[in-house]
Amino acid sequence: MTNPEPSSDAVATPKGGSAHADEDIARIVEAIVYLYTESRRVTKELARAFGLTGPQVTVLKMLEGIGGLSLSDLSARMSARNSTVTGIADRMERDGLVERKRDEDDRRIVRIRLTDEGRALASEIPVESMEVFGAALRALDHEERRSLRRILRRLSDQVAELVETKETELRQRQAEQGDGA
Amino acid sequence: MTNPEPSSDAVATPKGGSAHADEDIARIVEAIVYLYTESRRVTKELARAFGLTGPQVTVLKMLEGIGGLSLSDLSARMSARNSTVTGIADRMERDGLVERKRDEDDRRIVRIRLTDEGRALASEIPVESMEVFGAALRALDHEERRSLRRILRRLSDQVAELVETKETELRQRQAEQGDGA
DNA sequence: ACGGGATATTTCGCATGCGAAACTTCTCCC
DNA sequence: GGGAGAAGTTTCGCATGCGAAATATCCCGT
Repeated sequence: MTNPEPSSDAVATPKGGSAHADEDIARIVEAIVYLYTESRRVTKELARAFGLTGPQVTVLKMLEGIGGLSLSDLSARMSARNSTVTGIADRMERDGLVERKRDEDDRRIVRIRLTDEGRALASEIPVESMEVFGAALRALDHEERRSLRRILRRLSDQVAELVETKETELRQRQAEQGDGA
Repeated sequence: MTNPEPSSDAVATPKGGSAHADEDIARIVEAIVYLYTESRRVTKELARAFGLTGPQVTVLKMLEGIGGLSLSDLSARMSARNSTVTGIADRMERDGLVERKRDEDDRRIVRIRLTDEGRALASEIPVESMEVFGAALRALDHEERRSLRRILRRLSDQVAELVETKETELRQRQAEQGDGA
């Protein structure tokens, strides 16, 4: 995999980025993709023993921990979009695991909570989402975990900021469009 | 994640299962999911400006860097399954970006490489996959990146080992089935 | 040479996952 | 209080993403 010269016309070395740093970055990105993908796959496979999919386990465990959640809150906690979670909730409702209920105060909101059957199943399931990854993390010593958590926290903040900026720009461009035209 | 067990306090469990560690682990998993998901989303959006999807950019950039790859090699490098990449290659072939060619020596293998059009498009595209995440990583200092890379490397090895073990068990169980039954 | 197992790819059905548009309900401002 | 716009959810069409089964090819022992 040691590629000395990756296509020079790409974003090879932007600013102060030494080839050194780029190499580190490439490996880190690779590792993140690998860890996420592989963990997801294993979770999915474990879930299958209970007749569930990966995301369904995530929802079950999330609703077990907290009482009920609006569809939007659930989406946000899962890092997924509403339109995605609607489908997951549909299938879980079909299977009798969760139920939808309109909020009385604000009838736009849909509250989702476990049925008795869903709660029973949730208590049987030993795995959390991303179980393998969690197991690997337990093998790290205290200091490394601390360090990792701190660095990832900074990265998350950074990414959130970049996304925020991008969305703001987008919104402004849309406002200009709707205004000037 | 909110352990149902009543306050077992921060009693240091021998196996490293203190509430302290669990909290760290939960946050780390959260962060990984967030970073992966959000980066993927941004890449997809950037790709759209070129009439491409996220994975298509990944394939384009991968084939640009290396000459041609078998479908299996491509899958492995993308952390995806063959059946997934078959579909991606289908659509890229339909759009004239890549072409398939049977290997002459081993006719089971399908070599995939860029067409002229694909190569031209690849050279126009400034983004790598997971671009935002890469940008965030550049904001870290050298030491942190080094540390992160080292820890993720260990985690990847750990996960790979767990997966390997699991697959071996599965294979043995299958062998017993086919044999002893 | 030939037959069974191994390897590479594709096909099929299903579950995400997403953005854009449609709907419903709420809110705020005149 | 009424209408414009915001907020929450769903619908729709499309692209992953996967496992299991089907196909095609190779390889190895006899």
